[in-house]
Amino acid sequence: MSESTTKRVTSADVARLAGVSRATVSYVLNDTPRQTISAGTRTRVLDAAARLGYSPSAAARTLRTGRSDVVLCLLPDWPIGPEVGSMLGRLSSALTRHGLTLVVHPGNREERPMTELWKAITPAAVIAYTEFSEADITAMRSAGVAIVEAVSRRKGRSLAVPQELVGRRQAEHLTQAGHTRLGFAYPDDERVRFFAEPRLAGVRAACAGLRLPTPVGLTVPLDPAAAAEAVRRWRATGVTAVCAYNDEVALAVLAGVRGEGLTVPDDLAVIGVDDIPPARLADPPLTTVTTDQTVVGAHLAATVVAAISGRAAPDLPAADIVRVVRRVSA
Amino acid sequence: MSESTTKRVTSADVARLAGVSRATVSYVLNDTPRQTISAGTRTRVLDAAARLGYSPSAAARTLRTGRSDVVLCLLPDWPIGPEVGSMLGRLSSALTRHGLTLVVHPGNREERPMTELWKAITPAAVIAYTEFSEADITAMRSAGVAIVEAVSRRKGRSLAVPQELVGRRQAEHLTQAGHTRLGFAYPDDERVRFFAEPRLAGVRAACAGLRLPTPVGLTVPLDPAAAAEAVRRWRATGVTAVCAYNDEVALAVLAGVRGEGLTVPDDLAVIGVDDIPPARLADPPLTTVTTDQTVVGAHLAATVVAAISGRAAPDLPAADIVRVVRRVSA
DNA sequence: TCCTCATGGTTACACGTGTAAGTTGGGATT
DNA sequence: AATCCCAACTTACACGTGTAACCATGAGGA
Repeated sequence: MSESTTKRVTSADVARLAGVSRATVSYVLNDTPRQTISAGTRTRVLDAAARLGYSPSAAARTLRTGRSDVVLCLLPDWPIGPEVGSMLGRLSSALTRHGLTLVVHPGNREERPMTELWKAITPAAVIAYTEFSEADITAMRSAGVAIVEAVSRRKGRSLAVPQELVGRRQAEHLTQAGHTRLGFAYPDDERVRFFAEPRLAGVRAACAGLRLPTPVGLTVPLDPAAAAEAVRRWRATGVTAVCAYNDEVALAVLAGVRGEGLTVPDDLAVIGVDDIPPARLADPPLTTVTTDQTVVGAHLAATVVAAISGRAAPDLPAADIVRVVRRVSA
Repeated sequence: MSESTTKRVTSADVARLAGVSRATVSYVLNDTPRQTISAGTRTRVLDAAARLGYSPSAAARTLRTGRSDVVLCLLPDWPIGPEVGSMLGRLSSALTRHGLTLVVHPGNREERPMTELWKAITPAAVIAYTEFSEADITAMRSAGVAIVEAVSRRKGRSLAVPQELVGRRQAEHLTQAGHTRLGFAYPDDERVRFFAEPRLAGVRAACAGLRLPTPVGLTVPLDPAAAAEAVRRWRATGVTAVCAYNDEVALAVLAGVRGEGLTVPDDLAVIGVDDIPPARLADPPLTTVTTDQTVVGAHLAATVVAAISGRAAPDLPAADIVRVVRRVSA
């Protein structure tokens, strides 16, 4: 409607309309414990707030309490797939239900130090998909910011999803199909080591447990020719099945096998991770390992809430949510 | 949780250490115009700030100025691909360079009204990938929040990327290869209508311009059997080439053609959009239309900055950044 | 009658910042 | 010599909220 200066509606406005003091408004709206408010004024306040469309200023609240209700999720600079995307959606819903607001910051290399960001926002918690320096961690902790490390080398901190388990499931599926000499298709991207290493470790562990030879790891670029080269080397070493870091790498392997004039799964079996939409559209349809992002998102939310209130984090029922989608490629 | 209450470093601390008033600190750190500060005290203040590791409280600053340096990007609830992801990264970098902080909020259906969110955060600008109600828009505008609608039906507001152009490019590529009867593969997802409609419109416009028959639109689910059905219907109507909504749908068409025992591009040519990694790994490698996300991100950043300072938005050199990646499928 | 105590509020302060409005002291101008 | 001005600061207030500390009232017990 009219010109610029429509002032923000504050709790003072609500108080005036309800005919009470500002403090009373605050007590009512926050359900402050140990404060007794009569039912009459309570509804009067609630009414006034609704009528005015009042919503408190996050800035003022944060300033006063020293802590905001924002949960900051720091993404790494590697490309995020639809998996992460949908998980973030779930996470956001779950956190909303706890009165928290999820906010995601995409990583970018030329970033000013992270310090700036969290010092500026003062979030209630930080979900880190990237590694912090020890200095940052202690600083944040002493500033009262809860930290949830979604990926971390440090022992004891729980990963959101145990990536070892993913690799293990891949290997199990292949060995149960009779394969004894496995390969691992490593991604051609330094930035995803965090994820790739533990998956490879899982495959190794599974092989070791069955007294099978160590899997043969090769880097597979997302390029048919380069992938074909990798396929040749695997076949030369007697590998009959490969676990790929993810579905994209798996598709590259598929392309490589085609390029060699061979067929999947007869000449080489392939299994991926993620179940991205193209997986079921591939030739042949890609067998892959998927994790239930709904559960992961909910669990991550629970972990965040626990971390904020200082309680212990719940366990993730990891074994139940990582499962093989059986198609044709393996 | 921890008892080591390391208090926050405030500008008062810096002032004390530098031996000046708090106001002086503020003037120095913000380079306030029309304020004269001697070189001596300036460096003293800067020194002190650096030594203490001071970074201002966004909450307090926002409270005081009524405007934060946060740019809020509201994503829709449909799955975001790596395209959007990388674009957001670029956007974040670009905005950082302007002293703004990008923050992304993943959409989720069961969301409380958006109103809550932006009223709470009071961002400098909102980038909307979703449609607002008129009420919301006027409310935000009067609250001084700049609005950038990345997708919008409203005329005159510039889209981040003109999706019509994308469709047009697809059609041009196919017609230049001699095809005269085109199909359009529509996604099986209500939520992406915003993007799909204009692309289809672009294809239509290109055909109309060449006096070719109207393209035959069919919904293609990401499922080989369903896609095969669509392929059958296209062939029955004499279609020899299809523009797919995006690469995933294109891959589905590829699978459908395979399922019919036919070959691409001889029996049916296919062109996608996005150039996702699986595109070049498909069989046959997928021809597709891609847009330079670096440029888009930078332009979106410029648009945001312009909107905040009330200036007119620059034009996007759209024609230069949408180009065909020519592979085998078309 | 006086004290206690719960109920239902209000007053007052702090959080950390930006900035308008003073306040100096010392040259340059008249 | 009085005046004015300007550089270089400082003082003081406002932003909107949460919450500790205070205050009034009336009921109940000694």
